[in-house]
Amino acid sequence: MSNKGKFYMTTAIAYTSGKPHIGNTYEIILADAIARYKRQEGYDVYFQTGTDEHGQKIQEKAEAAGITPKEHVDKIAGEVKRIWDLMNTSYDNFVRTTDEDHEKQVQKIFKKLYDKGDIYKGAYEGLYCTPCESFWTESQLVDGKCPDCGREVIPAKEEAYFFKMSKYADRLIEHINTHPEFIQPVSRKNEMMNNFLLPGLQDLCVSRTSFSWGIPVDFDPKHVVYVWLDALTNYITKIGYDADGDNSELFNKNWPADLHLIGKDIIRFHTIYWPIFLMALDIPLPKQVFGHPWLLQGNGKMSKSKGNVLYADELVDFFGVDAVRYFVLHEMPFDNDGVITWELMVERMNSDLANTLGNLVNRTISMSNKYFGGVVNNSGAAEEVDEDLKNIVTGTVAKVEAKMAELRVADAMTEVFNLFKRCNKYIDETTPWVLAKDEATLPRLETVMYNLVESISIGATLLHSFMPETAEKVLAQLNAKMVDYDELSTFGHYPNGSKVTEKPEILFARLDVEEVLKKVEELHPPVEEETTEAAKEEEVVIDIEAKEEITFDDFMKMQFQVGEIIECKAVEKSKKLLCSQVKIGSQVKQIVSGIRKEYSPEDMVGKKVMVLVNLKPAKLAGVLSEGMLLCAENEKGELALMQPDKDMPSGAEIC
RNA sequence: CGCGGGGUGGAGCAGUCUGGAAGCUCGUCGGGCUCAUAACCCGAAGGUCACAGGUUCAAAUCCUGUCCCCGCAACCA
Repeated sequence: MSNKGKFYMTTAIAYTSGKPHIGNTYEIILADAIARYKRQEGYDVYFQTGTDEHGQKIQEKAEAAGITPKEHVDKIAGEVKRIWDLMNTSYDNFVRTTDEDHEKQVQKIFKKLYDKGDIYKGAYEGLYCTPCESFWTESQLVDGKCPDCGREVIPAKEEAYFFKMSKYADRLIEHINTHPEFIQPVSRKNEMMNNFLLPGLQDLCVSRTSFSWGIPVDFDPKHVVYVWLDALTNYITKIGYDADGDNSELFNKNWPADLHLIGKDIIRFHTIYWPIFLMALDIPLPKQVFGHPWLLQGNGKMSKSKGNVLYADELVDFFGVDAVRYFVLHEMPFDNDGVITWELMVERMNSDLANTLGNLVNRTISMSNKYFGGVVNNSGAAEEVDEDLKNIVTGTVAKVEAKMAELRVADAMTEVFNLFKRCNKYIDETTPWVLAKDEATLPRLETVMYNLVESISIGATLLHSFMPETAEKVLAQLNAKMVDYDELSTFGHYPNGSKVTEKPEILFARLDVEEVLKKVEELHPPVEEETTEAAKEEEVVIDIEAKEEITFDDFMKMQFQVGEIIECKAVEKSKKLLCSQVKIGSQVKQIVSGIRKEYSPEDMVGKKVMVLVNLKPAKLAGVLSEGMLLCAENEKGELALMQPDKDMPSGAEIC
């Protein structure tokens, strides 16, 4: 195998706010397929992944759970790593942004950029509402007052560090224009150019004082380094970059990265901010950033109450690691979102894995045993019909290589399966069971069997990057070895006289969709029923998370009254909001509610509803709301207004 | 007029950049075969390529307009 040089690739680091679901897991599988393939091709691959562990959200999550942020991220990072390992991903380095060496380098980088003048201390300027601890812009104010509480605001500043993005913008535009391969897929390039670069870059705020769970700015410790400078830099710090120039050998060898594999939502940060940070540090830019699409749930949004959140480990329980790998790789097109459901999963499992591949291996080995006691021998009795098989088989590597060069992993895998399909066809063309009946055609039968075993060996070798365990199982059953990558375009590596396994093991068992769905339902009893008339008759209950106990005094703080809706209209620029004028006693309050899906403005007028009156006013979609209309919400998020059982006068207290 | 993605036979998608006979997988129907996991192989039916205009010898593809769906953002007080 020829050495093609180094290949450094990374995934985005997973944010440790919660357990990663199958959508998050997709990225590491995709990355792993690419990494394994590159290794097979002869590259010296370094593959890095990890977790992003700082930020306000994590601090809040930990507080809510009553543990320290560190305890929280330790737990989640462990979970992430467990799932990555479960998926049999071959990363070389699992990094955490709470690693000491990373934190130290981030501080040094921050200082370096500050000394250089690219980071400067500035301030958020705005109008500040002291009780609300919030900044507002002129346009957000309501009658010149705080839109949250209606009180006076004062001009104020809060200091923060900013990065001078604009300084490097021209250089970046030049780079992107002269390196068309830099942003992939190319359709994203224009988006970045037109929306961000060409209109002019804003300086980026790179520190925060509003929370403390982050890397402190060492020369100004009330600030913590804000996310992007913290997270993105893992790509260099964790291979040994040193801001003082004492770089490790690993860094010198591997940087610049050959591929950053990320989700399409963070392309902007990887193709604009990250390159600019690197320019400021005076180190080369990564060669390519690929923003992959998302894997979405079939039945609308993933939701815990619907019981349709899919996790990798659960899918693995049902289908096995390689089936899950196959599915996510296969269903994910190049630049469109893919869909995953239990039904689709079963379909792929049955048709591609059980029928095409599993059955092919099984029937080949069975015949080999039946006719020749498992011994595979090429007697040289070739026929015309063999040529097409051989051409397809030996031509597959070139096709796979071309697809993989474009990172079209799904298409590459399809090429491998075309090889297996061709083998199934070959069996029908040559009808081994007929050849077996006549002594005279046994030599021909030997060659047919040899061709099949050899073809499957080549196919399994090519499959290895995508489904490593399966490939190994197939090869083991055939008693074959991985074919050297450079030999994949030639035929006839299988040693004559080798013996296949006596009893082939079923690689993928066919599954029944109904049974799977039934088991899934047992696992996740659906909280939701169909909204058919019949289903409505049945009692559907909903359990929500219990809130902490309150005292009667707490309750008495809330003022509920009956309000009559005297006017109502839809809020412009919003899909969900209705703005109602509600008469409560002798006063009229304006209340905005997100119930447009269930109620039209005409429906609303004249209704007497339950109102939480003394709620702090707030602005929604730019419209002031001075209270809340109370609704019941079902598991689908559908709302029903609460109304008194008997007619009550407007303003009547609800107690 | 916040940003973006999408609408192609029953289902899921490719093809759209770089116009040139509408393709893939699954499902359905018919046939073949029996080595094999009711698998495998062959054939067929099924599409006004969301709609309406336009450019062109030629449009799923380019241009203009319209409708619908879905994310994100806003936010559901």
